[in-house]
Amino acid sequence: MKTLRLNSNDKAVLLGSRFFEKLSAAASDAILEGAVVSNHEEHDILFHQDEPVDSVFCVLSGLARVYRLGKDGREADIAVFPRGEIFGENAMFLGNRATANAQAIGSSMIARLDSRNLRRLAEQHPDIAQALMELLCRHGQMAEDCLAEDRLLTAPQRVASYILGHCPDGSTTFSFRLPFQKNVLAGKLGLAPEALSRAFSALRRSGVTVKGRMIEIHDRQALERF
Amino acid sequence: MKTLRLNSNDKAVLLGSRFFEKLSAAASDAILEGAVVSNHEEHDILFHQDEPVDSVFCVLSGLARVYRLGKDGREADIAVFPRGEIFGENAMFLGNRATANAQAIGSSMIARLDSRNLRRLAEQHPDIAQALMELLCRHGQMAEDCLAEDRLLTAPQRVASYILGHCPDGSTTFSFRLPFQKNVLAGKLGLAPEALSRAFSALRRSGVTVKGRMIEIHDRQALERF
DNA sequence: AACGTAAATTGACCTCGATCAAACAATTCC
DNA sequence: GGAATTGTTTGATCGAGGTCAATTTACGTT
Repeated sequence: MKTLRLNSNDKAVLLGSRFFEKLSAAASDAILEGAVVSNHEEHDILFHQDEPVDSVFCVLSGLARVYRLGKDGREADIAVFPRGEIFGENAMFLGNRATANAQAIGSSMIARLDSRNLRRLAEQHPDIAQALMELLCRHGQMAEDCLAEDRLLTAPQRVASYILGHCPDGSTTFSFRLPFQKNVLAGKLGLAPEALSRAFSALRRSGVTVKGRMIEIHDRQALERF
Repeated sequence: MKTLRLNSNDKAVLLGSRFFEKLSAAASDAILEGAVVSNHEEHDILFHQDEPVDSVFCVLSGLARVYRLGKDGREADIAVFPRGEIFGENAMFLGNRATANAQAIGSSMIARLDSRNLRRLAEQHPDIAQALMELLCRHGQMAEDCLAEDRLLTAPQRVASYILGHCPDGSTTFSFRLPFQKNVLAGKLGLAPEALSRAFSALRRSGVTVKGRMIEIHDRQALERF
């Protein structure tokens, strides 16, 4: 598969991401030194669990899914990353071995940053180390949030929580478009697609309208109470 | 509640922990500057979700449990930390607000390290930053492991996995003592105590003997297959 | 050792969500 | 535009695990 250097558009996506926002231009440039971009089709594997990985990844367009495989071949999503999100940084601290699989969802552009370079830079520049710590912390939090939701909430409650996460605080009524297919959302929430579908229809009774990928909320409080 | 300075024994536990193992004595001393110790009884709250926290914690003896509360008052364990483990470091990177609750399990001694001090030191000393990154990464991994197990394994399989995690690689037969009560293990595995009990009795058919807190494995492969 | 309390087990029941199958909707591709 | 493919919904069934209640076991205390 072909890899290219970053063009200016790719660079703009990276620099606009959460990870780079507090870093100086010089620091960012140093991190992006030697970065490459590749195009992927649906289901292309980015890395395999337990195999060596010497990059940190960033979604430039499309989506990436990080998941684990069970003995029986079933898959469990750990996280889904949209454009601008960095992932795969864990391997950097664990002997450059991936602890999960990652694949592209839909056709996606993925940047690879050299993890050895990044580590070296983190040693020299406290602000880069700081940015890395914040990244690790956010990702840890994401996993903890998922774990807590899985253990505390029913399927409709998890869906309600997901919707509320996209709804600005003030508004009672609100609508947005799902950033991916429903089967992806189902995986992210730890549900079978059928269960997600049923959860949506349970929420219909609480003022949630679903038409294709469009979600409308008519009564925020009702959702919060759910 | 009374807090004391570290005595030499406390210090030995801290320095023997994973976090400090690669750090120089000077670095460790700097981190422990101003650290205090407190004694806690069963169920003492160490910190509350969403409240300010300006320490990083370390278990000197006993156990600490980190958990989230559901709207209905139900609790979901995020992690259980034994002696020598550091926790509560997430708040350091999230505006000094706890993202979960923590309490002592049984009577425990807990050290508090000043997180502002630790942050400042991490800026100055790359090896301390490195140790922090590894800590964050391990904790993130723990949460991801839990999430994947919850989603991929049944109760007996999770228990089998827990047991195998305590069994050295070579041996077919093996025994060990649970480091805490079964209801704690149940919580850690995301199970009701009854479900843990039934899981143990299901494993009995695969060569696992349970007597009080003692666990005996007679056939490692059978467990792995489960 | 015996008591009292807390923990663990067992049984009965029930709910939630997985799975399978089929109908239906929405795409992509000629 | 229509066929073919893929995604989504719905229905029916089933099993895992939660909950409640009743015992039984283990443990700390005197």
